[in-house]
Amino acid sequence: MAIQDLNQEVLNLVRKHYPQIAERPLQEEIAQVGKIMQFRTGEMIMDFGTYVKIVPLIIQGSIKVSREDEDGNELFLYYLQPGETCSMSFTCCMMNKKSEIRTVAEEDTVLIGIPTRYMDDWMSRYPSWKNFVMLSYDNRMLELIRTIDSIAFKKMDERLLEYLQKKAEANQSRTINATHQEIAYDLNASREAVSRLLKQLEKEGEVELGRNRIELL
Amino acid sequence: MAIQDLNQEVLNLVRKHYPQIAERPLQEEIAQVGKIMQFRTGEMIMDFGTYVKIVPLIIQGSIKVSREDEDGNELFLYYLQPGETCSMSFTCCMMNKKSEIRTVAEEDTVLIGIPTRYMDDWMSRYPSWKNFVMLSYDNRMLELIRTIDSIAFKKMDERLLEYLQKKAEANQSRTINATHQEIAYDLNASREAVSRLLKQLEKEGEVELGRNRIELL
DNA sequence: AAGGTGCAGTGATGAAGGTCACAGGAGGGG
DNA sequence: CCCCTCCTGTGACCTTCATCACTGCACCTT
Repeated sequence: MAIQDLNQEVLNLVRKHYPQIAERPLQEEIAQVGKIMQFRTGEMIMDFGTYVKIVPLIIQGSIKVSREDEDGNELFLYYLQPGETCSMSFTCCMMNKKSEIRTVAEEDTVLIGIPTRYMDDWMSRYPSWKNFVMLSYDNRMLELIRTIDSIAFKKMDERLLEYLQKKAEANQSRTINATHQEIAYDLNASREAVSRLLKQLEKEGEVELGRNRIELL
Repeated sequence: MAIQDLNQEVLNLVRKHYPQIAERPLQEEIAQVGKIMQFRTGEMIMDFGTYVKIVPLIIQGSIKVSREDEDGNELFLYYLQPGETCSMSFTCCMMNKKSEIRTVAEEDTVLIGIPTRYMDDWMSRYPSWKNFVMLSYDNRMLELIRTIDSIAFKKMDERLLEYLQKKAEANQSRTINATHQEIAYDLNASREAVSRLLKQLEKEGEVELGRNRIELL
């Protein structure tokens, strides 16, 4: 492939945000086939049942991953951050399966989209890509197990606090902009329960409440 | 490596139970380094916090995978069946991490244990091994998501029925031998709740109850 | 300024399931 | 056969959280 097909911007982004992707030829291949994509806060990137055509390398922002049951009940799973990728994409695309999850931009997000057809080949040819993929799978599994721990073993107040902390981290800000109803959806709880628990947390000095706003202390 | 190092029994087992592991040289490498291991019903194969030294290819029986929190509350996650492997093992060993899960033989179980040091190399050299590993990760992720669905969205009666069905499938028998207390542990529920729900299921004609025994109808 | 809309707070009530207490039956060992 | 232990069944009560109903406030629109 001619050198002018290589996107210098993508190359720089990969080098900066993905130091573990070490092989130069791999970096260059990514720069040749990767496309920079941008999503605004709240924009849906992928929904349940859609086919995945790209694997995302997240550069900036963060992505909320969630799950929904047949009755429309929703449950937040985890955030993807810069330097991470979506493990679900790998096999989704490698086996042409529909997505099991929904991903929505939590903030304005920039990512490099890599067409899925390269995945397989790179896994065999580039050890650092293989490691990256495996590590990513492992992190996601761990995250899912943590989620299971939360739901199975913890009560709503603890889950709520954890949720707020993760959300604050994903947004890199102690201030969370969300309504109680939105939080309730993510935790698969009722709005009233969330309101009451938040008031409780406020009394305990953990948070400060405002309209559409929660300050972590 | 000399041909006499090749364990013919292992070779045959791999060919029979893992047709997707297609490359002959890979089959032979497995036969050279894999060890047949046996576990009795109830025997613990791996506990939380232990280091994993082998990747198991399950040949016969089934393995129960579960999770425990710091207070000793337990939660059943899923069963591993012949033809499957433990995804947790891959990265656990590749990154020398402690196990996050506990595995116990649900029935008398036979598996081929492969020392973890070969994993990485085989991933690059054998496409069918790479596919096997990826597929295995994907299946486990799906299973974890199903578990999350169950805990988050379903009530105890539904979870109990699902659990009984999975357990019957793992044991290849409509009759389940377990006390209500054991089931309660697996579902992170109270023994009394399980007893009452089982009675309910009996009234509805779903099961027949005996001492240490539940018959699925 | 007036009214509308969406968000937050709160009480009442009920269902699911945990906890405690105890009874009764099955089965095994001496 | 008797006793002991383990398993199961059941009633009473409590906590957590969902649901319903309603209030009041903040902010926006006109």
